[in-house]
Amino acid sequence: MPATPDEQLTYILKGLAEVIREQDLKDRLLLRAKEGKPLRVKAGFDPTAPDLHLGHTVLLRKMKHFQDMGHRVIFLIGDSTAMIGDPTGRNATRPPLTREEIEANTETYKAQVFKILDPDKTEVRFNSEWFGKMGYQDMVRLCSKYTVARLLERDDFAKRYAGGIAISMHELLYPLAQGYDSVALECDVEMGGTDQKFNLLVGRELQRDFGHLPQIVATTPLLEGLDGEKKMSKSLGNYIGITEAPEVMFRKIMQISDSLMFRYYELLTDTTMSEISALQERIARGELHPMNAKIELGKLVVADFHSPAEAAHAADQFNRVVRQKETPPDIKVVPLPDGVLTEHGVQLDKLLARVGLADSVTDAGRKRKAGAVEINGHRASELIYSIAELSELLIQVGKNWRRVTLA
RNA sequence: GGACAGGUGGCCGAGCGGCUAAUGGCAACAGACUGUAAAUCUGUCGCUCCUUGCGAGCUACGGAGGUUCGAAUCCUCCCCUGUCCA
Repeated sequence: MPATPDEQLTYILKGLAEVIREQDLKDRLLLRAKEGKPLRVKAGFDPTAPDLHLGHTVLLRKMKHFQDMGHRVIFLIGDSTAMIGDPTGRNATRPPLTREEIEANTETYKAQVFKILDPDKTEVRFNSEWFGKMGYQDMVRLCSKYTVARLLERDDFAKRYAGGIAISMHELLYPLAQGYDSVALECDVEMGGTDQKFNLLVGRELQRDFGHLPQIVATTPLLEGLDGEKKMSKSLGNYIGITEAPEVMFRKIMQISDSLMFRYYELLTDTTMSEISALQERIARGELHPMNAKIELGKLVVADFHSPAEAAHAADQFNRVVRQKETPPDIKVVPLPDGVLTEHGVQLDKLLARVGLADSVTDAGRKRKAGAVEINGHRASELIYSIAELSELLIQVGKNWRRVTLA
């Protein structure tokens, strides 16, 4: 439903952290509408980490909104820039990925992003298309278009430089390369998280330099991770992956704090701001238990990536397993490993380590002595566990379970 | 090329010849509490073995050698990082 440029602007601005510049976006919408062309909206992704989490979906959802307005989204896979990786302090050069790895990762990406994006309005591109052909002289020419001082304005670089922390040359290339992507793709808009602002702005400069119209920069807020403090990221482990099982997703949503819940409502669902404040009021008045609001959130999110039926099932299972402490239905069944049987029973520490309930035998001993081990419903703190007359051991350590069959 | 300062466990950061598997913080894991949570409190937090003990052995403080009864701590060379000077 191609709306008027003004209507489009309103729809697009909702939920964006910042647009540079709003007037430019308005002008560009008008210009392309006049030409009868869709806007080209790009966002880049690193091919080494094809596991998307909810943090990425804030951006993807927004890209989808551009598609809803009839525009074209470019999903750029930075296969060349992957050698650098967006500088965040580590300065290792990563080995280039092989063609096979890139293709495998691309497929994984597609399977994930098309849960949100419309494949018909999406172009999947690789920056090796242009960087692969670039020679030394081209690279030098590109470098001549930006100054060291300007690169050092980047907050991350500035801090490291001031703090005496290493910055390798190739890291400085990353913003330039990302900016050049926009030149090569002739982007009207580039999107990214607020942490990408610097890189996105470099694109504007380079485009101007190459005689193109500078892109509009649109940033989305960074989603806080499950801890509610740091941004959601895989390496911090505070994430919810979009391919995770319904039950896992649901459980993780239930883990977030009550205040974070509203942020998630805002950034991860289509619930409007007024609906969200209504929820907050009802909770404040005691009409709605926060837990129930969170259960609703969990269902909404799970339904987005799975189905409403699976979401309901996940909620139900959560209620039974976690709240009523029933035994989970899908416990991993493993046979008794070799070498853990003694004449009086099984050597628990080894067993726990072998079946993956502890990191090591030493770790298993610690957990056992700390009272974290439960077998067939009873705490087990002794080293040797007698298995006379038993056909299986139902073992729980924290939130992990194993069913060990005794042959 | 020269002068100086550094490189410690997942991360930050103490230690500067034995009492050090190495203080402390963060993260993580388990227990208690709860709404399932958050917050809080408690405990744990290199690996292996066994007779599970304030047990034994192994591995660990950038790398390789050396001094010493004994080194994360001293010496030599090398690698890496930063600062200043050229």
